[in-house]
Amino acid sequence: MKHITIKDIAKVLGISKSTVSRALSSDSQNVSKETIRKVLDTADKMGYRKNEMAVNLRHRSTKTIGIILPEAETSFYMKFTSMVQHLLQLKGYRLLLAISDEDFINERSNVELFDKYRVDGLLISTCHNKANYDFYESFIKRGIPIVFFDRIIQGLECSSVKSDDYKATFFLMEHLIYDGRKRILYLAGPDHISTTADRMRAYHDTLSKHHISYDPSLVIVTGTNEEDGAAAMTAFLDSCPPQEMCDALFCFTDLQAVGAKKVLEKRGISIPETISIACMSGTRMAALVSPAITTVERPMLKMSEEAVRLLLAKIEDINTPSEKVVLPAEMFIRASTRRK
Amino acid sequence: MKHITIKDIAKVLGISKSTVSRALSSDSQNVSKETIRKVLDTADKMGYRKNEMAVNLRHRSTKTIGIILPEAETSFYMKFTSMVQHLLQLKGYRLLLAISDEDFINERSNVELFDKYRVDGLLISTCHNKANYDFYESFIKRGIPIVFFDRIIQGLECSSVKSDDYKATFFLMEHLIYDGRKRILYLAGPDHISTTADRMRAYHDTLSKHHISYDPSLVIVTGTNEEDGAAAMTAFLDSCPPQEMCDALFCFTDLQAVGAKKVLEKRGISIPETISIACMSGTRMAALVSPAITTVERPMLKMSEEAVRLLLAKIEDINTPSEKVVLPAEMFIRASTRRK
DNA sequence: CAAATTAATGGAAACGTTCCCGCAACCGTT
DNA sequence: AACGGTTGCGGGAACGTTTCCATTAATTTG
Repeated sequence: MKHITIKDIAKVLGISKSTVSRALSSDSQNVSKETIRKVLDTADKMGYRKNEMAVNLRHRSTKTIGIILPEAETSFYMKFTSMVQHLLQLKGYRLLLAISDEDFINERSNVELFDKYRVDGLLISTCHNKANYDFYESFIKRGIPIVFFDRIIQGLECSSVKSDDYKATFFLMEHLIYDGRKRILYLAGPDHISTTADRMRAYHDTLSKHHISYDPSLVIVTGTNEEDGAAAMTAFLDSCPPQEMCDALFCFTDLQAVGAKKVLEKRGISIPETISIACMSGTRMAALVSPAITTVERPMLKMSEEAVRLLLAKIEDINTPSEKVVLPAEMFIRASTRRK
Repeated sequence: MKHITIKDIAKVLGISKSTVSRALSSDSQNVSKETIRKVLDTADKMGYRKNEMAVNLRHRSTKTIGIILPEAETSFYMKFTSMVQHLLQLKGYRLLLAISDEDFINERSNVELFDKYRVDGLLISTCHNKANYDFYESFIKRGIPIVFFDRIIQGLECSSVKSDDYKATFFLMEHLIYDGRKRILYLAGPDHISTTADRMRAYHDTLSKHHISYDPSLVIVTGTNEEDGAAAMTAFLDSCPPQEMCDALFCFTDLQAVGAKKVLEKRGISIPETISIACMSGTRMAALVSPAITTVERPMLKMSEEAVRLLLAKIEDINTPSEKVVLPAEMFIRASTRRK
C-alpha cells in the first residue's frame, strides 16, 4: 500500500515540498491563497493523509496518552476510559489503551511499551500498591508525566485522583450502625489494592467510634468477583455458630455483594430484614439487582476531568506541582438496607 | 525531557551508530559479542529506550492496530477488547482504542485518525449499518486491512466475524414456543444496528414455522438500555387490553430485559409463571439478577481469536481472500423461562 | 602463501515531516 | 531613486532509526 506524501503532491504541482507543507499546515503562513487552494485540491484528489509518525518524530511529541487499566471486568474503568477519551480528543490527543489483568508484570511492560512509544503522558490505575514503587519512582524521575487514578500508589511524587474511600466507608458503616446493626461482616478486598487499607481503617474506626468491639472473625479477605463473594459468604455461614451470626454485610465491591446476596437468598435469609447489605465500588450492577444494593460510587465524570486536567498540566510543564486530589464519593441508599 | 538516542551511546563508546543499532537489534548479526555486551550495558546505564516513532517511520509499519467500539456501556466490548489486546500483544502489536458512542460521525473521524496514524489494521464494530457504506468501501479500496466484528456492514468486500443471530433468535423463540408461549412480545433493537434485521427475520420465521400468526402490536422497536426496556414494557402494559396480554417477553439485550423485568415485578406479574423472559446479547448481567434470565451470549473468546486471525492475515497479505465468519452463539437456559 | 571468504565496522541515504534560512519580487515610504 | 519591509517560495537540515554498501581486518582454503 503506497501512501501519498507531500513530495508526491509537490511533484504533481511542480512546487517544492516546503510550500506544500506550509499550505497543509493549519495556520498556512506565507503561502498564497491560490497555492493553498491548489494544494488542498490535489491532496484531496490524490487521497493524501498526513503521516503522523513523521510529524511526531519531527515534533518530538506524539499527542498520545497511554492509559493503563488493572482490569476490564467491571464497567467502571471502561466508562472512565470513554470519558477520558472524549476529553482528550477535544485537546487533540489520542488514547493508547492497555489492560494489566491485575498482574503487575503486565502493568510494568505496558508502561515500558508506552514509554518506547513516546506517549506524552500516562494515566494509570495500578494493580499493586507497593510492588512497583521503585519502578515508578525512577520512571517519574526521568520526567515522564504520570497521573494515577482510582488505585494510586502511596508516597510517589506525582499527581493522583481518587475517591474518598475512608469517608465513604465510614458513611456506609454508620448507615448500617444507625439502623441497629452491630455484627457487620466485612468482605475485604485483596491486600495489593491501594484502597484496601483506607477502607479497613475506616471499618475499624467506625466500630470504635460507636463502641462496637472488633471481631476478627467478621473480616474475610477475599477477591473482588461475584464468585469470591459467594464463596466467602458460604464459608462464613457454614462455619459460624448461630449466636455469632452477622446482621449486616459490608462488601468491597458490588460484584462480591451480588454473589453473597445469591447465597443468602438461596438459604432463605431475608434482605434487608435479617441481614442488610451495603457495598463499596458500586456500578450500575448494584442498582439492577433486586433488592437493589446500597452502595457508594466513584465520581466517574469528575474523576476523569481531574485526571485529564492534572495530566495536561504536567505535560504542559513537567514542573507543575503535583496534586493529590481526593473526590467525595456518591452515596446511593437502596432497598438492601431499607427495612420495609 | 531529553531522550537518549543511539547516537549518544555511539559517542560514549566511540563507535558508530550503525554498530549500536545492530547490537541493539534482536538478531544482532555481524557484531562481536564484546560490542553487544558493551552497547547493551551502556544503553541500560544511560536509560535508553528505542524511539518507536523513528522505527515506524523507517519501517513504514507501526505494529499498531486500531479498534473502534460503538459504546462502552456493556461489558462485552470491553472484555472483547481485553482479549484482543492479549492476542495482539503476543504477536508484537499494540492496540489503539476509540469509542464512537453510537455516533457515526465519531466513528468516521476515529477511522480517519487511525489512518493518519498509519495503523497496520483496523478492528471495527460499527454503530450504523448503511450510513457509512460508501466511506468504508473507498477506504478498503485504498488497501487498508479492516475486519468488522459483532456489528458488521453488509456487502462490503472485507472480512468479518459475528455470531449467528438468526439461529440464536430462532433457538430462543422455539424454546419459548415449546414451553407453550404463543404471544411473544419482542422488544426489538434500533434499525441502525446490523443485527436487528437478522433477529427480526428469525422472529417472523419461528412464528410462521409454528403457525402462530404475527401480531404487529407485539413488536416494539426501542433502545438497548435498561430504561428503554422499562419504558417499552410500561407502555405495552398500559395500552394492552387484557385479552391481548403477552405470555413471554423476548428482548434485544439483557439490559432491556432487566428493565422490563423490574416493571413486571413491580406490577406483581410473576416470572416465569405468567410471563417468561428470554433475551439476546446476554452478558453476565443476565446471570446476576434473579430470577436469572435465559439468554444467548456472543462467543467472545472465539470471536476475538477469529477477528485477530483474519486481521493479521490481511496485514500479512492484503490480497488474502476475505472471510465472513459466523460463529454459533452460546445458549444459557435460566430461571426466567423455567417453570418451577 | 596468496587468494578468497568471512566478520566487524563506518559512512551515508532513506523514511515523511517541519522549519530555518536565503532569495527574489513587490510594495510603500522618504 | 534608494531603501526597508513584506510576501511567496525553494533548499536543506533535522528528528532517530535501519540498512545498503564499502572498507578493513581476520580467518579459511587450495
